[in-house]
Amino acid sequence: MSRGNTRQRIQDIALELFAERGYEKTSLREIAEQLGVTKAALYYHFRTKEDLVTSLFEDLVLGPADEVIVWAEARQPTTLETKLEILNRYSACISKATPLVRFMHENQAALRELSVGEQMKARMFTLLELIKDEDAALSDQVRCSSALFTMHSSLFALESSGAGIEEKRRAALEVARELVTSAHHGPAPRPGAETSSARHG
Amino acid sequence: MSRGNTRQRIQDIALELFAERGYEKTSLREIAEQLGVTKAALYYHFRTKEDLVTSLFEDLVLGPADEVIVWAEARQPTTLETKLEILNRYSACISKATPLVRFMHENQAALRELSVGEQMKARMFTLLELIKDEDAALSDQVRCSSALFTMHSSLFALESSGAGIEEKRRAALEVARELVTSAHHGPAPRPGAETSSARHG
Amino acid sequence: MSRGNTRQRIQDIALELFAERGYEKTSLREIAEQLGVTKAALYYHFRTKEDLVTSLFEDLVLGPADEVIVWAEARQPTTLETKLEILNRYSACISKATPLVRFMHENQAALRELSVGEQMKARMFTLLELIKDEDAALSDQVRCSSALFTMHSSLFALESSGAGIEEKRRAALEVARELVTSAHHGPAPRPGAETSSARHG
Amino acid sequence: MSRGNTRQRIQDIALELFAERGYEKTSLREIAEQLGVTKAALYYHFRTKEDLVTSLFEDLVLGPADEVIVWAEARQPTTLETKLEILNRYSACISKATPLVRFMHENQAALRELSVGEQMKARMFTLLELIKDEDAALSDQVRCSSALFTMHSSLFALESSGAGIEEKRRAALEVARELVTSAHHGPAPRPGAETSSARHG
DNA sequence: TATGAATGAGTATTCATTCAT
DNA sequence: TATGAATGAATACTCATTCAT
Repeated sequence: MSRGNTRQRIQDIALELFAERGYEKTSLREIAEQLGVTKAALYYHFRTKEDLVTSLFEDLVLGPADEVIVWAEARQPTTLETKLEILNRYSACISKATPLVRFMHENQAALRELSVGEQMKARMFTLLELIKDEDAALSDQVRCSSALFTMHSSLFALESSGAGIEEKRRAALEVARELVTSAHHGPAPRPGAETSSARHG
Repeated sequence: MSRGNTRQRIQDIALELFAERGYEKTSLREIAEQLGVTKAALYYHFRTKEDLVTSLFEDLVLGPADEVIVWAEARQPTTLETKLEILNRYSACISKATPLVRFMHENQAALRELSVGEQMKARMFTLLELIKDEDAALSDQVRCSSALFTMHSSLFALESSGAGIEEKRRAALEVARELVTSAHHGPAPRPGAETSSARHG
Repeated sequence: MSRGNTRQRIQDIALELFAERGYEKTSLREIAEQLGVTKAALYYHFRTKEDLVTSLFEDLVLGPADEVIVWAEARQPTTLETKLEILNRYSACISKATPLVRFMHENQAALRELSVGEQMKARMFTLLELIKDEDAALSDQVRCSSALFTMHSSLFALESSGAGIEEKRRAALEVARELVTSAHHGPAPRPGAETSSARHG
Repeated sequence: MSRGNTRQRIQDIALELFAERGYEKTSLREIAEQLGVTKAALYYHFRTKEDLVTSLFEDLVLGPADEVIVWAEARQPTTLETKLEILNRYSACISKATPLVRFMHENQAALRELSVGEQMKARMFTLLELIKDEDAALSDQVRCSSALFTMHSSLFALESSGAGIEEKRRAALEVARELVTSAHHGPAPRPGAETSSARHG
């Protein structure tokens, strides 16, 4: 029937099922059945289930994310401009892999046992470091962390809004940029946290 | 040894393990072993594994969250003040249940198959509706959604910051309040993110 | 049906099948089927397949062999009398576990990967050390090693002889004793190896 | 790379792995991998796994052993001289195939299911018949059987002795010859087994 | 309140083997 | 001479759950 593209087809179905039903709940039997092949065929293409999921990350986000990081690390110290451009680029790169981002977000517990999970976590950490100032106040760290989270979660949350994925991405990017902008130039004198929502005013 | 409080002890260990290793990866055998009882003992106290996890949500967040919702629904239409107070209250109520919040956040895929997952999702949705304006722009919806996410994730993220949990909670609350304030009815001039610096102008 | 003795029955059937068909070729499914229980029942009584086989060795030969060793080590330096008594005792102790001895003998390759295999090997080594003189000539080492081997293999070899197991055991013991006797008092001048059958004459 | 000799190389690696890890534990995948070819390549050269192992026996011991048997059967009735010469010749022929002998010895259970195993067993039986007198006492049968066993096992046992393989072979041959000599001409009056190691003196 | 013993359905993974190219 | 792709049957093991005691 098909030829040469089986590996790709496995990845496609796997990603779909992983995102839909979760990593642990998705068995290789299901994937194989949905593909119309035997379990053993999967094992011809991927050594283990972990290998399969790893391949998804490698092909879809690890590489792209690394490019962003490499680009960013080349222009340290990091200006606000750079930070915002990191957001732009990262947003672009994950927007091509929405199901995987959703999967990553919703299966953190499962990913923790997987080495690729560690790798992703490390990337996130690096991005966060690049985005936030070294001596940033805790609330500014939260802002930056939240910026990243927001870009992830907006890709699959807000289903009720009826918005398309590209719209959502742009909106999330906007909010993320605000958060990071707001967190920039660190320890500027700021009025009391609880009440003051108006900053830089 | 213990008497009468076994149910409680089961819940404690279960929560700890669920949060640490994930829902699917945590078997009833492990819980029982760590408790020094038989699996069958768990079944005396909880009808199923789902029952056990459900009980955790009911005891720790469903009730408290409902109180917030009830309180908020009683004072519609929702002013900014109310919105911010919702954040205050919700922040307070989840801060007592950090491991469960972490569990919820990191096991969304697993929870989706559980009825208690649906219930939690419904609460989140309701809170979101209360926080955001009905006809809010997409970016404002993102802000509000992000506000909620932020309060959740900050409780267990940012490990590297060395901050205590109460500090983090406060910082997250601050950011959440800003986001919601910013999303509220709009025409406040805000310093520029990329394009839309001037909004609702 | 049965109660309390399931563990024992598992061991019985397992030993029978292990001895008959070999360790690797005997699956837990077979054992369970022959017992009329589910595989899972086996796992209630033994944590792994290795555990099951280990229990057989522990119950049937490790203990008894250790007794022989302890007894022997208590009366060093080892006289010929002691050596011969070691053979007597060891012969007695393995004669109660013929199928296991056969299993051990015929599945050495499989046992090598099992920790209980190492343990048995260690015992054999110790017995050998006790039986042979420290500075024994190579041929005397062969004699002693052969004595042990003989006692093992005679329990299940020589099927064609039609002899009963107790007869075989006695015959093997006799030969083993000769071999060890012949190997005793070390570097006695001996005429040319190839032809010399008359030693100690 | 290599050409024409692939079959040989497969046999070499296979023998090595079979001897090292056992028949069942050695998969064709491993063999192929270690050779740098595909599993399918093995199947070009050997119809089945059993075929592969059979070829090893045929090339290395079945033929040589048959020569010994043919030679011996030609000079019946069997004198002691002939018997000892059988040992000499058999010792010589197996000394060229130590890994295979070890493999045979340590994988008897696995070989029992293989037709080549039956064949080898038949040879051993024939050799035994040639070596022992027809109406030999049981203990003499044990002696002869033990003689054979000894020649096999000494090739790979006694690692701790530090002796070379040729030395070991010679020592084993010596012991085997003694055993067979001792077993020869059967019902000679013999003093009480317990003490007498010196027979035919 | 608990346990001991068991089940049925499932999991990931491995293996020898086949066959078109 | 080989390979790439696949299969069918098996394996050890785990899990949530049940129930008589």
